[in-house]
Amino acid sequence: MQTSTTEDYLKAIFKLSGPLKKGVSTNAISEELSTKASSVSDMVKKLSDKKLVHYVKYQGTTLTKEGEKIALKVIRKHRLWEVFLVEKLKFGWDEIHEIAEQLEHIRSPKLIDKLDAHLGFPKNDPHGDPIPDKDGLFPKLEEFKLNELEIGETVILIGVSEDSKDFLNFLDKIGLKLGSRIEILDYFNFDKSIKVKINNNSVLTLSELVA
Amino acid sequence: MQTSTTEDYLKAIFKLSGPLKKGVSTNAISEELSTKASSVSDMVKKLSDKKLVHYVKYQGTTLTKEGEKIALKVIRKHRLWEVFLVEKLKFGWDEIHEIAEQLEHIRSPKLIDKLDAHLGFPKNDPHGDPIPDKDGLFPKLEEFKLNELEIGETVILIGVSEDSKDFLNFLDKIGLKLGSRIEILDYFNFDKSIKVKINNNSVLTLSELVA
DNA sequence: TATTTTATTTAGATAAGCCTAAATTTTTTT
DNA sequence: AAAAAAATTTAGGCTTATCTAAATAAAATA
Repeated sequence: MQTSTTEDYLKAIFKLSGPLKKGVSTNAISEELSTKASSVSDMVKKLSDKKLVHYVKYQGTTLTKEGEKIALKVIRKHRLWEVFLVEKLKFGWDEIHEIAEQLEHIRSPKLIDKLDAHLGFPKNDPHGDPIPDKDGLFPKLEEFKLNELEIGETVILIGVSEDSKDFLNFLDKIGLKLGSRIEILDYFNFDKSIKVKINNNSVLTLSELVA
Repeated sequence: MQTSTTEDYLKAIFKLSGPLKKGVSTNAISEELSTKASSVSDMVKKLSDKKLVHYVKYQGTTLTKEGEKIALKVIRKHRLWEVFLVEKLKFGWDEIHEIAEQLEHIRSPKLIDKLDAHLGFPKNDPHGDPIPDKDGLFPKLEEFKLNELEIGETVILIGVSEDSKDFLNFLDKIGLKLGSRIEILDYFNFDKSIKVKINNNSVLTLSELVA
């Protein structure tokens, strides 16, 4: 069980990693959390011991799968509470962050599921940011399934709607990574497969990929 | 600004003090909070430095006005959140305590007032316990105003529905303290004053006193 | 490339709260 | 009142998360 400080660090690192999951600098974290860089150095070392981040001295920090899982849970809680504050308690959208910052650390899986239900399973928070679901997945912009794009369009992969190991391994094998450029070359209607150019290779894929 | 541990201590001391505000033993606190007596000794010393409790070595601990104020705020928050959990999130009344134990430490006066309004200003929590109002006053059993008691009855004063300095000073002057026995001797209908015997003196008072 | 600047890490402290073990005080029992 | 038991406090440590100051590494600049 993590402390709320641990949660704050993981959330900050998640946020700073961006969609391409780049390594995050010590300074960036210290600024995000309003602490000193030396405190961050200490802390990421501890998080690393707990296998919540990958950390190599002088190079950045990234979340492990486990670390990201926790970060997403915290973000889910934060955003659900924000919805609650605005929808139910009639707060202005500008005064909820600080309170949600506290509420996000309340520990009770049952609570958050019931809150989710009470709010009608919202997909976005009052700022419009997507709310990760129970499994840490963001509700994906369905309009952006690859097979709904036009021939000739190019997109950058910033996430996928599946994260089964098999699927991720598959993506890896064909050279598709977060941040890869995908250009739609052609559709084959008979089996709904798509011909795409990845950075500078060519392959066949199917649905369920998202931009 | 107090830590949540401080709030836990103050709440425990409030609870253990009982209606007559008796001094609380170190052991009692350690049991209530599942800590060791030595930790409590340490802590009450610190609380005493912060003027939140009166503490004399080897004698008990009592809350100062300020300490009690904080304790009542925490209790108010705890109970309002309990109402929320049961009424809005449909929790069973037996599973809410642990969660409310966390929620009670959320800091935001505006939040708790809005929650109160959202819940329709409940007077009692799901266990039936009274919810202190914004000013730390318990909703008093109005039936127990002194002028509604029978002649000859005797009650023990465990709280008052007013806590203005003037009023409290007045009570003090006539020798009325928490825990005092009050015997109703007579009513004077013409000005609605009441003749009462306090412990063993006699005076005239008016309404707004509670048992 | 050498030097300066910036980023990061290490070392040594601090404050909160907690613990165990030992000392002390209070209370109870004989 | 003296001895035994119970309650409480003190002493010395530990952990978490923080800080400042100093050291070191990396990046930027001349």
